[in-house]
Amino acid sequence: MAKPPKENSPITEHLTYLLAQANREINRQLETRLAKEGVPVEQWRILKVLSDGNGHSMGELADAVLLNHPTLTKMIDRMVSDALVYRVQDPKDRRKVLMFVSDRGKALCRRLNSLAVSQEEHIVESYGDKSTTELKRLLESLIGTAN
Amino acid sequence: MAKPPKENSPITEHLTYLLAQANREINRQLETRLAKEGVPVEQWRILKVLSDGNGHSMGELADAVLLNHPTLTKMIDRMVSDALVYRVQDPKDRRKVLMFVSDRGKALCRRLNSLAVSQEEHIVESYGDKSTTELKRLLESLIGTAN
DNA sequence: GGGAAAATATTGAATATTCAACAATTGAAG
DNA sequence: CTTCAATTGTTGAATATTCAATATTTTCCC
Repeated sequence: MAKPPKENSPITEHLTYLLAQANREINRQLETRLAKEGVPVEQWRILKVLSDGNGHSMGELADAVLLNHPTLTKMIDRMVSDALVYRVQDPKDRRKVLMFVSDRGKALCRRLNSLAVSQEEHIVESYGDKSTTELKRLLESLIGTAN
Repeated sequence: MAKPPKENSPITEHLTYLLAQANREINRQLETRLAKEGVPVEQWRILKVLSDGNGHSMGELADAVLLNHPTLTKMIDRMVSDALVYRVQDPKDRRKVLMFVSDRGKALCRRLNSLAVSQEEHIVESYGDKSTTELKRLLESLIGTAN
């Protein structure tokens, strides 16, 4: 089994393709579950990151939830309209805006967490305990490596 | 090490998040390389799938390159303008359109393949032969499982 | 065979994302 | 201290994606 694909290898042998495909499928599954609450996956990520109760700047948050800055700004606008989160100017550095979850957001986040955990339990069930753990380990390591 | 995350686990322990993050990083890397040819990753995928010389219908192609149908249609429009691919009505089933690569597209595809392979070689180098192979195996298996 | 239902691809409007420019604040250098 | 560069977040225009509706062809069933 040759490790890096040859130039004429099918695309399905490329790591980048396998990652994209797996991500697409798992993300779709989750999307379907979260649809019960009418919330996109990214909003779950945002709520979850903010759930530590500390204020997070927009930059921090954008990195954490894997969104570009302008995309995040506009999504946060919507979430503020829905009273899920709110902005506070950072007193230490007035360029920054600190984001917080509202009580409503916390309640929603709990329901979403439950849906997300149940999805992952379902994956573990059919894919296996061992494979899941090992896959997570390898992904973490890849992320650290890619840098 | 608990296998499925608890409801209050950080998002970084969710498989869905690790996949999204890894995919994002690797995809960015590739994007940067392919930028040398001014081509988005999806177009490389399209060219590569069509490189087997057989005609592929739009539906087939959309599945293979992980794009929704209307998105693919519009991207193909652009590639036809650039004379990289062309459409032929399927004589067996006139609802279908068969896509083919042009010579120009083939030449571009070769250059893109070289860039993509070099990226993956670079990953293997820093991430390790063993990890890469194992990660690919696990991803393939997950994809089969997720269904 | 004839007509309804399914499959395939495209279109146009609605929505979302991205890029580049901007405004505000802070940090740093002279 | 003052000016210039860097950081942070937002905005608006350009671009891309998605959803729903459409047109065309085929398949199914009576």
